[in-house]
Amino acid sequence: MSLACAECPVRDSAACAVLSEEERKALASAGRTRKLSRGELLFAAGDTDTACATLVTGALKVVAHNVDGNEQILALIHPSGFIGEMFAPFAQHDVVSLTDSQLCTFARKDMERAIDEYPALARALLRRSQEDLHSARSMLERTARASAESRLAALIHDFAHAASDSPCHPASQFDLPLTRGEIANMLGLTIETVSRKLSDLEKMGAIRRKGKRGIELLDPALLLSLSRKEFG
Amino acid sequence: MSLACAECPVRDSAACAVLSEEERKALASAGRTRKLSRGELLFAAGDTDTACATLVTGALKVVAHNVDGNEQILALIHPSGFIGEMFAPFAQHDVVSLTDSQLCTFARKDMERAIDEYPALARALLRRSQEDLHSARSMLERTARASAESRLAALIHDFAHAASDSPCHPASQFDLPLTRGEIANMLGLTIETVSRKLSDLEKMGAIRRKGKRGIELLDPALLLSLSRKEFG
DNA sequence: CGCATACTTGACGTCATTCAAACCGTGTGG
DNA sequence: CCACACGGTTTGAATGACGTCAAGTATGCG
Repeated sequence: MSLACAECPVRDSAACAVLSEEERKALASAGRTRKLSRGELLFAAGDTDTACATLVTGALKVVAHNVDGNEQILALIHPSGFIGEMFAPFAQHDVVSLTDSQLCTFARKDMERAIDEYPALARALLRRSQEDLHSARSMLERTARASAESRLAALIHDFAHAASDSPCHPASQFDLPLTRGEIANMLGLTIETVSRKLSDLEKMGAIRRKGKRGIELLDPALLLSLSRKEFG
Repeated sequence: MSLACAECPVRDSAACAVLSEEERKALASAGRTRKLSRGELLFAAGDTDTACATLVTGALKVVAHNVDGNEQILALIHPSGFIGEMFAPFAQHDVVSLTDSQLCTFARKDMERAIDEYPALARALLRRSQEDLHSARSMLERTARASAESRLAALIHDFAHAASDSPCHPASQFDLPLTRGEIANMLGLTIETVSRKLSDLEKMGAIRRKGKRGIELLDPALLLSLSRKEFG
């Protein structure tokens, strides 16, 4: 299926938004849309000649597996996000769909050609890559020293903002996009600890759980202050 | 002081290596060299209009500070590494010199102009940025779940490789570029734990300590296997 | 209805932090 | 030259957080 940029929901926010109408058309002719359902694998670690892609709808996770078969979520990709190895000879991590998702994929060499041809695109990708770097580093900052409670509080806080329409206020009610197991993998904790700390946050009055996935934000300020606390 | 690319030790490995002789000369005319001594601050978090730079000799650390004044090392920069915010309105983290260092600095707008003018440079920076992303993610992978012992073993293993002339064999003897406190900050541990685990590694026969900073690698294979172990 | 999957909760053990004290190499002043 | 203080480091003992193991509770699906 070829691309239909005209109706693309991320046409103004994805990397390709910096292209002129003609340039976009040229790039689009090299791309293909792809749909993934929950749990489906987009790239596998070790794949050679991986493609790259812009996420249009849904959500992806970037996952590392260590020797024990344990998995660790390294990043989440949201719509308009770009994913793919442009330089390494093979993919380093698995990329898996968290929900039903829709993407525009490009062969690596087509994208390389586009980068050389359109300087603005290279800039846009560089910018995105640096943003990814920042978010990886803030995750690092969080996981390195923070207590289980802070990590979880911070994650819920982030999700509340991501789920909100307005960029500055958190949504007061939303569904967690991840299972307990995925949250645990993301924060470097166990399922049991995540569950326990969720109970604690509820007891403290910061949140209320609504079913398995639903979260109601009762005291965002408390949540924020908890997210800054370290050990002790 | 203006740049002397001819004698630059990283002229073939830094981002500017992709430029032609003329292009390099043009970029060089916009750059300045700068020397830092140990502990000196290159950029501070919150700085607006930060410059960017290529590290020529020495080493830098990228540091985040949390509310309690605790610091966390997010990344190390080695010679030929590139550092600087090209897009964010202000710097997110402090950048501090670990040893006496030498850099080529560029005003942000000069670098932006160069990116637009030389597509190869944009590609080179994109590549570097993705490498930084990978190293941030592998640090994440490490700090999230690994025991103190594994983290330390992995770090020593990395330093042994970084200190080696050949890229595939570790140096059998080298100096740690960081103090115990910096190691602790980097791994999300305390000074005491780092010290204890160094003792343990020595007791096990993986390494031998030579003075405060010196490390002799007795059993690289053991070290590597320890670096893969998790809790339990 | 029965089974599977996800989640919650409790008891217990392990590991890293915390607090405290001692150690070592270096530089300073008597 | 020695005493002394100082920063970086090592080591010990006690506390507490999180993991492990295990049992129990939804929720959904065939």
